[in-house]
Order: sequence, then C-alpha cells, then structure tokens
Amino acid sequence: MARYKVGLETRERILEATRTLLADVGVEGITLKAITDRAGVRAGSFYNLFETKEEAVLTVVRDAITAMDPGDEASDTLEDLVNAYVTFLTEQSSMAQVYLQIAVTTTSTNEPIRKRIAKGQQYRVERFTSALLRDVPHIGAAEAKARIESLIAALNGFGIARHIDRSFDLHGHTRRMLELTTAP
Amino acid sequence: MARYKVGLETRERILEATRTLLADVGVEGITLKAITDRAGVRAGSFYNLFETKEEAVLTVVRDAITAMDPGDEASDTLEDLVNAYVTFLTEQSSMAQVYLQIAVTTTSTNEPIRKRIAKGQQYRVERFTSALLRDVPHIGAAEAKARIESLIAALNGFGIARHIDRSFDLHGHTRRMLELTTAP
DNA sequence: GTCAAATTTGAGCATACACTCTATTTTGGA
DNA sequence: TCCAAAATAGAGTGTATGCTCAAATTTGAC
Repeated sequence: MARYKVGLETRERILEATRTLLADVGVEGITLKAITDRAGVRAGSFYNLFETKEEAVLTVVRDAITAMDPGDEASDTLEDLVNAYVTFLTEQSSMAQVYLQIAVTTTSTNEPIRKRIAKGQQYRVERFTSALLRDVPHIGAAEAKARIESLIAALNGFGIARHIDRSFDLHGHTRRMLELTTAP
Repeated sequence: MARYKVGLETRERILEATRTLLADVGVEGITLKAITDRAGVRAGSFYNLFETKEEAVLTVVRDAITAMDPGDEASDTLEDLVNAYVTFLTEQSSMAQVYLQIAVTTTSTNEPIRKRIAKGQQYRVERFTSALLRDVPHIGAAEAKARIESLIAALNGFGIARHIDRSFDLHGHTRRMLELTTAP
C-alpha cells in the first residue's frame, strides 16, 4: 500500500504501463517483465505495491469500466451525452480500447465483470433514454429505450470499426446515428 | 502434414479445440495443455501436425476471418445479406466470437491481420451497398455507402451487446437498423 | 496377413514466468 | 540532521510452458 508520494507515483506508472500494454499488445503480452520494463521499475517494487500481477490487471480493467461509466450530470442533452462518449472513445483511446477488449472477451469465467459491464451499459441506456425523451417526448418510453439501445450498441460498433480502419468516419457516422435516433 | 484420414480428423479436432478455447477463455487461456486436453490428443500428435502453437492459433484466426467474409451470391437483397450476417453471429458463435475478439484486439503488431479484416469489411460494404442501391436507387452511391458503413458497424456492435447481455434483442435491433438504412 | 508410412505417446529438456526475500536506498516528518 | 518507515533492486526459487525425440502403435494399400 503506497504511503509516500514516490510510491503513489510508482503505482500510477505501473497501472499506466499495464493499461497501455493491454491496449497495444493485448492480454497475452501482459508479462511482469513487460509491465516493469515499461513502467521503469523492478519486480520488487511491483510486488511492494501489488500482491499479484493479476491484481494490477484487474485494477486496470476496473478503472476502464469505471471510466466508461456515464457521469452524473443531470442537464445534458442527448447530443452532449453522445459527443462525450465518442470523444472518450477517441481521446482516451487506451482506456476505451481496454474496455472494448474486455467487453468482447469477457466469458463465463468472468461473470462478475460481465455483469459490471452490463450494468454500466444499462445505466447509460437509462440516462440516454431520459435525454431522448426530453428531446422527443411523444415517441414513448419503450420506443425511446429501443432506439437508445441501438444507438449505444452502434456507437461501440463504430469504435471498433475505427480501430480496424482509421479512415472510418466516426464523427460522421455518429451524427447520422444521432439524427436517426432523434427523428420525430 | 496429415495424410491419413485419422490425421486429418485429429487436425480438425485440434483446430476446433483451439477455436472454442479462444471463444470461451480468450487468448490467455490458449496453452498447449488446454488445447491438447480439449482435443483429446498429446503434445507429440499436436507437433506432428503443427509446427508451433502459434501456427494453430493463426490458422483458427484466418479461418474465422474467412468465415466472416461474405459469400459471392449475386442476387441477394439487403435484407437477405443482413439476416445471413446476423444468423452467422448467433449460430456460429465461437467463430463469430473469435472474429470479434480479433477485430478488437488486433494491434500494430498484427498489421497484416488488421488489413485482412479491413479488406473483408470493405468487401462487405461494397456488396451491401450494391444491394441497397437495388432497393432504393435514388439515394445515390455515396449516401448508400455511408448508410451501409453505419449498418455494418452497428451490427458488429449489436453482436457485442448481445454477448454482454443475453437479453439484448439482436433481431429486433437489426430490423430497426435495416428499416432506417432502407428508408427512402 | 504383410509391411512401410503415418500417427501417437509420453518422458524429458530448456526457458520463460510469477513471485519471494533480504540487503540497500530513499522518503518524509520531527 | 536523524531515524523509522517506505520503497527499491535484484538474485534466486519453483513451476508452467512450448517443444523435442525415440519408441510404440495404427493406418491403409496391396
């Protein structure tokens, strides 16, 4: 448990190294050597701060899931919410990358994590649905929710498409999807 | 190189074991022991057929990418193409799962594979765009392509959403997305 | 049934891996 | 400056991992 300032900084360096390795190389590239090399520390330092390598990886995974959770601002329009999500996908790219990887690879052996992700997605659906109903109240709650579920899943698909092909027009497709979702 | 019938069958068993392990456990669970246990063979048999573990994994990856490639039928409607894709996502679930995992985790170190996936996606975009233009010719080629890119990325996002949450209505959302895409 | 080719087994090898533990160095407060 | 707590380095340990290789078994054609 880090107490001193240098320990806290080392911890953060280790987590950042783990995160960028996950994003860059994938889970198979996560060895202790790769983490410590990237963080600029040695094994002893690592184990002073984390009990196991697994603990560091799980911390990064939890951070990524938490980072993808919507904030609690009460006054956002759907457009603001969508743009914030897309901005996150593009600007926090290693965090978003870790999140998408987890979302795809989470298996029955990782049931708690899968549920955590599903819960975050449901929360996002609720928040985006509320925002949509403020914009177009007459479409009804069930229709609004269905539209938002499509929207959010599509945005995740757009994030992946952009990863595969850098020329994918993430903002253009987001705008199109937003127009279709908010159509009266 | 398998010559006898039993060798060919063993090879297929090994590939299937590798594929289902990738889908079930992810790349970190791919050890030689896990593969051979699941395939019901021993290490020597494995290495009679594959030079390295990596070769077996890459073969499975390539098979998954190839399986996701659209077929060459010339007369399909967009609805047929979309339904075939979605059926594949749901019924060939370990193959689709491997594909989505590869798509998300492919990194700069796997540039040839990323390009292979991007090429397959582009081909799918072309085929689906042609089908859309047969349905609604007046929207123009650029608009049709943009709509199809959104559609395909969204379908992939739907596949992931269903993986996270089994209650995600894949067919319902697909239908909605298809209607929006084909709107005049 | 025979027999050469193919396949399979499994003991063993080298090494990468996660981790321990002790000596040394650094930090931070008095 | 002192000193206890915290942090760090790195040699070493045990084991999991990918793979080799020779003996044994099976396959398939004649």
